[in-house]
Amino acid sequence: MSPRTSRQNEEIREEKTTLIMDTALLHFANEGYYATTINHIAKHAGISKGLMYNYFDSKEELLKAIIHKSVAEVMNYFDIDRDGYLSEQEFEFFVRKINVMLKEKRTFWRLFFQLLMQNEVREQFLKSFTGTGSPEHSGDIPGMKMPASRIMSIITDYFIRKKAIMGESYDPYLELKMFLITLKGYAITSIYADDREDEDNERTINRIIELFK
Amino acid sequence: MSPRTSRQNEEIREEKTTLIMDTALLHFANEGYYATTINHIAKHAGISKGLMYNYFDSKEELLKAIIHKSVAEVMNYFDIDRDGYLSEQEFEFFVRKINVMLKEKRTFWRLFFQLLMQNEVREQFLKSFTGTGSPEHSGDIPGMKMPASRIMSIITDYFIRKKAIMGESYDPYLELKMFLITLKGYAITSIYADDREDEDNERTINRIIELFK
Amino acid sequence: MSPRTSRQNEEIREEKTTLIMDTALLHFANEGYYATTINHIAKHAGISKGLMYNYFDSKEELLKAIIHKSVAEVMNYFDIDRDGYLSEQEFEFFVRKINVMLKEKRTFWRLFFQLLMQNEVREQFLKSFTGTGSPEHSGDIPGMKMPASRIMSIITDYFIRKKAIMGESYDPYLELKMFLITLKGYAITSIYADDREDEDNERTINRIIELFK
Amino acid sequence: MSPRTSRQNEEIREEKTTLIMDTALLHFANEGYYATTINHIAKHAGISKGLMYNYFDSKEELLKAIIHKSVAEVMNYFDIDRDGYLSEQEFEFFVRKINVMLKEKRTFWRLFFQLLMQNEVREQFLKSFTGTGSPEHSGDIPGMKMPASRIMSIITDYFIRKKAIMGESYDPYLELKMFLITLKGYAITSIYADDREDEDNERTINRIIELFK
DNA sequence: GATGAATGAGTATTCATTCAT
DNA sequence: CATGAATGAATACTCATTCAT
Repeated sequence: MSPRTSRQNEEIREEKTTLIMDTALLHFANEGYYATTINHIAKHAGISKGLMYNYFDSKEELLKAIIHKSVAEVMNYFDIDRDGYLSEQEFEFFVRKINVMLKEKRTFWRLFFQLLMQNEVREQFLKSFTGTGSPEHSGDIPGMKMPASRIMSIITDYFIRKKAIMGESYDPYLELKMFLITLKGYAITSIYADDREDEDNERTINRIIELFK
Repeated sequence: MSPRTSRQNEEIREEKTTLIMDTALLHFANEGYYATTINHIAKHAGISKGLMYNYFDSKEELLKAIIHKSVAEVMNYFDIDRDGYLSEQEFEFFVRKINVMLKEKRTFWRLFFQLLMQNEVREQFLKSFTGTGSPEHSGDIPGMKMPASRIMSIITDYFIRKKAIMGESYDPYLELKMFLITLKGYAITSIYADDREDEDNERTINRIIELFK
Repeated sequence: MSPRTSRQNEEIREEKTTLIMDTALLHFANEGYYATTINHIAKHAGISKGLMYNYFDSKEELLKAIIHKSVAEVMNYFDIDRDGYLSEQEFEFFVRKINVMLKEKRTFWRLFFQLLMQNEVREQFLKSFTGTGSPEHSGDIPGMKMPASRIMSIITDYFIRKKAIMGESYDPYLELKMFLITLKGYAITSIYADDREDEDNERTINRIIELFK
Repeated sequence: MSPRTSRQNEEIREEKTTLIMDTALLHFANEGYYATTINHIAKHAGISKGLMYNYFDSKEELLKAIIHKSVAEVMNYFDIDRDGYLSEQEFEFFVRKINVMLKEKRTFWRLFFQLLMQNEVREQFLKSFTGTGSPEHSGDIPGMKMPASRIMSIITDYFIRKKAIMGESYDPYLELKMFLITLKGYAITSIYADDREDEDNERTINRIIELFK
């Protein structure tokens, strides 16, 4: 009889927001952002079109919210130790983490690469990921443990330190680039692969670690 | 003012077809297939909307034609010797060819990866590339010197042969996979990179050859 | 915590009804009826959307209620003596009353003229004001001291009587029309003017009285 | 067989533009801007919705175009002699011109007053009329013989000059204000009046001239 | 072959209104 | 009495496609 408590409403909002974002992410990722209509999302989420607009101002805002949230989640996979020093063991751990993250956030990564392939969104997107944008739209995402730029810096240090061990002929920046290229290649391969190739991926990851550790 | 001969008409058709496809490719690649309107293409090509429909049945057919043609062109980069045997020297040559091809067909590759990131087009696309589709839409593209599947088979042979040299511990299929991953990673890195990074790319290519030759 | 008495409920209803109507009037008048959303009103009134529908059946009913109430209030400014005879002094008083009323009910008058400018509402509106409509939507507004038609009739008489003084050349109906035109013009000028022009308005009113008394 | 000449296309565009603007003006004026849907306009103009968007970027742009054009047309009624001096005879002529203009552009004036009654559009509108806006959106409308501000200035001069004749007690600014008020009142009265009241209007205009000449 | 005016199905978005709590 | 989540009909707008010239 009495109206819902604001606590209850908060829960409903939370739940619906998640539902809408998850449904949208799934379809954006698989059918493409443009090819996915609001109608489609609403139908699959089991809600009305109007409700979506109660939670998100526009289709684009919905996309941004999804990216924002996913980026934050993805970043939280990397909780490398705070001293900024990456040991060999931690490096291996880091690469394995990426593999786990690619599998678990596979849908998001499909969307990510899809958007990355369109100039329009490309730049703005990279900013929000690496945190080099304007203060307003900074990459400082609430709840994100570590910005991408910080991670990059730690990895770079790792390769530079390796030079001491590997000798003069070792080019840390080239190796870093090779490492990143390999990771990208692995990423777009694995996020579109069948699940049964899992075992295969395991061996690939081992080889990557072997090559760059 | 005699009417055009059919010869002249043929030339006009050829010329206009190319103009439209080139313009469309440019904008599809940079702004995205969905974001590019027929109007936009026509305006930039300096022709009327109607004319486009004289040459292509629909926007999708235009896309298909572009892909078809580009795939054929890309394939013609690889004129590996006909005996199907790939020597070490030829392997190196092959990798360098890929680099050249990525640079020269950069626009197409942007479009290629863009489409690849959308499930909708993904499968159909891969078929036309590898030639495992239906007879109608087969990968047999007129004028294509060598289908992708043939190339893949030759490369696979190359890695298998290497096992004899490298010993038991060498896993040719894993190495093949690593090679493909690295190429993909290199591809999406280089097609979006600034032109001035060219020198950098050269060294990366050298390192790739070093790793997999 | 005993339940509210019906007396208390009545007070709440009264209070909320007024709050909603006042808020709505303000925004209808300033931003326009169509441009003002129920959400907007509710937010500014500090209540929920649902509550509005507890008191008014629809947005249109809310508008009607506002008009009804405002018309009644406006009419009560005119408590010209009951004998229906308007002396010169009373005429002057009447015009000054109008000026006061325009200032005090400025918001309503903005809404009034806004609606008047749209045919859709025009006719129905005029009826409710002058009381020439159907019995249901008659101009008989409860609590209204004097219908507009009665006022008009008294004013008309005033001008007709002036003919005796002014001579044959005096056309009472023309003068009446001029008087009404001037009032209208003054009204739409003053309700949109800055407050600081008050003094200016005073002199204008004096001149109007001078012209038509 | 051959495509339309650009001359022919120009004619078609001109014709359709006019058709759309006229139809829209009619419905905007009578049913109100918000209450008039694009669908409604298209249906009454006998064209498709899409075509409207070929000529106007949006509903609002259509409105602006209508206002722009109408303001220019209205201003061209006033071609007071170029020396900026208004004789008594010219003053009379000017007032009669206004009457003609109100009758002939009645539909526009209904729209004009409708928009004027909404704060939102009010200010921007006044600017475009009086030419006191920013340089970009100035009131300088191509083809307009005389800006409103110029007319106002000439009228003001007229009243100031009258002081010499009428003596010290004559307040030119008050009289100017009274004149403007009367015109406004006459305008909103006549543009909503039945056509048969024409004769009546004639006498009203005569009286206005008599009062202010 | 070439043009661009015209169409209409489809899409994002708004907002009054309902209703479970 | 009071709330605000939820609905869906209506609306502005887009864009591939057609077709008369």
